[in-house]
Amino acid sequence: MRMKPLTLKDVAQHAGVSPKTVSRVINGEAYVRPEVRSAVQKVVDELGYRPNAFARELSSSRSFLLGLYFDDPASTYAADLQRGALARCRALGYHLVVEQVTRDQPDWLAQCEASLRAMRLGGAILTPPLCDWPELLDLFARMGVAVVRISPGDFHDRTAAVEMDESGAARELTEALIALGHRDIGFIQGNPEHHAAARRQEGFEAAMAAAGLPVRPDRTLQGDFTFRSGLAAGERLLTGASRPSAIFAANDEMALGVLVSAMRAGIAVPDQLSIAGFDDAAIARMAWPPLSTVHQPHVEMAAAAVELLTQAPATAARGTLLRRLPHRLTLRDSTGPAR
Amino acid sequence: MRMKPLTLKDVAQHAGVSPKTVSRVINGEAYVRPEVRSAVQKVVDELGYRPNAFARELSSSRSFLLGLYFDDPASTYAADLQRGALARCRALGYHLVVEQVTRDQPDWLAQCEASLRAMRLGGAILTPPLCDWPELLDLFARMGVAVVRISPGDFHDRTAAVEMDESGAARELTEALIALGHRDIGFIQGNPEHHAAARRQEGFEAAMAAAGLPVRPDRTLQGDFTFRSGLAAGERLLTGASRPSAIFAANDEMALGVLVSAMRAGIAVPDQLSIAGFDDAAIARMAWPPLSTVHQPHVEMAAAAVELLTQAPATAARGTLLRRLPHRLTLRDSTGPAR
DNA sequence: ATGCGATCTGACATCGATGTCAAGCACAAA
DNA sequence: TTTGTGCTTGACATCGATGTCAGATCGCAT
Repeated sequence: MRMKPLTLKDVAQHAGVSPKTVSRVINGEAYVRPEVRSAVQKVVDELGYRPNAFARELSSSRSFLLGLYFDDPASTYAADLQRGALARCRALGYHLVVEQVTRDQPDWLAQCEASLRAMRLGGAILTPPLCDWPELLDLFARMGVAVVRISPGDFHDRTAAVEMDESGAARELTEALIALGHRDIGFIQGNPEHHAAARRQEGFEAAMAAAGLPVRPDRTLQGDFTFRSGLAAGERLLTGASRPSAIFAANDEMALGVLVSAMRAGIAVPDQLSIAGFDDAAIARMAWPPLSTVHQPHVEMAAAAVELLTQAPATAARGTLLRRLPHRLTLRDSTGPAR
Repeated sequence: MRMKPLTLKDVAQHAGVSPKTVSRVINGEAYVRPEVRSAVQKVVDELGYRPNAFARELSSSRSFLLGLYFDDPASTYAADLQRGALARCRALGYHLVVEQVTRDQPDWLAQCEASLRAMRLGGAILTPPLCDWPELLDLFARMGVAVVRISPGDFHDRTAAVEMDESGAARELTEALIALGHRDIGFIQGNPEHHAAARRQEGFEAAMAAAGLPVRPDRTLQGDFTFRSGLAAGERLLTGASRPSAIFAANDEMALGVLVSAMRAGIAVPDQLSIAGFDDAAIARMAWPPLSTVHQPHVEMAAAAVELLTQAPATAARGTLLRRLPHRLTLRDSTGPAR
């Protein structure tokens, strides 16, 4: 027994006013007599009426749907971002549509455009690395969809953004390692497609330079933010004639790879080798020893993005907003004094 | 410069036919002359026209939006399910709306209902544990929204479902441990809210019984699928006067907890202790040693769920469909011969 | 008493698609 | 020639809301 949907008209009849007046009450518009307003509101509450979002979108061309765009929804930070966005959406009465965009097909942009045209969004949250694809930014601009980007690299004037101090955080973490007595520190770079990778490396190198320590090219290896790449880099760093006393990987997954490679090589962590990551993903606490890292406020960042989209979409579209959220150094047991 | 949206009418004018005829072509309806059909199709392709999904939904009350309902979107299996659903939706031209439902507020059901009323879904995928909440199933039935459940426990006649052989898989894994010579095997139970937890325990106990091995109550500990609970259970199992030679945790996160507790206690894995999990989450490969587990086809299960919803929604609503997908025993290095 | 602006209210058109239905047409059977 | 049948097409109403606009009501200054 399906319920037949409740419409504005039904409410209007119960309240003895016109549908338009009910619409005014629903949307909190001016020019409704207080008595009428509260009477209508009462009927709305009693009947549990909820306006049909599709009809609303059609007639007013505003939308209650936000898009969350990912390159890879299985990445460790994706889950946290989604959680934050979801919670905020729920609270604000919005809904979250998740979209995955990859550039592995030649017509990826056309597909995106088709999807956007079929379903107008009230706003979109773009995560790395696709927040830095200029064609995608152009597309959203063309379609008139407000965008907030998470940790973007370039084009800061084009859209609103939420970020943290990647380079400062990497610097702090490096300083903490140096304070523990480490002078020979390896660094594993992140996926160069992610703008954050370069920022973190800058922070690392700044701290090293400030301490008068050399950044040795043979101690800097290219990774791509995956566990596998961390494992490979760890093996190379740890099997040479000499090895660093600490390794800073640009994210937690790679740090875990280093950790496993150390285990395999019989190198004790942190006694013989300190390992640090970045992100404070859930897995950082599930390792042994638990990973020292930088806590990145992913949940809060996504929540802030939703707020920017829902509360100041016009401003967001103009791209004048930048929100920077605080990080937190989180030292656990994978780092210790230099041997 | 925003693009003005392209409508049916525009296409109709270009093609020199009525909007209705274009609609027929778009929807592949009968009774259009082949020449007209291909001519219209050509205009559609040239202009890159995509029908507005909201208008479509409004007039035809069918919907291109599928809901993916989670209790906790940060759980390890959530990401895999979402990935599978997302890929399939993309291929079929549907969109995925993610919703989180928890029972921690008294009006959770009313909130769900409001949200469903505002946005009619073309179907919903319910994941554990909320796939077994009868009030929620009632709600979807009342709203006339087709549902496919992932690994449900009860009410198999109420909706379509996708599952795997939880108990058989647990049995196989246990048999593998027994074949390695283990006779004293600890078991860590999953969150009792998840139906799968009990199935896995059944499989474990069946294998033990078939091998004539006792299931000792002091070797069976309650967990809740979290890393922390696995850690606590591991500590209790490993610090007693005697300890099992193998531990089977009902999911990977708990198995990782056991692994860490073994590391802390200086117990070598797998030489002195074998550890097995369940799910084959991404983290199973990021541990050291990598975790023996059961590969659960989450991606395929979610894809199957989308197919059921989009291709046979009526059947799905009647609840006659059950799709069972194959699992795969995945033995890695955390298990070895009994000492 | 009259005029005027500010405050209310509802009739009606509109958003972009699909459902319904009747009309037009071709062709076969009567 | 007439009738019937099936194919093809478009006019029009409809889905459920909001935008527009004109009309009604009220208080207040003239």
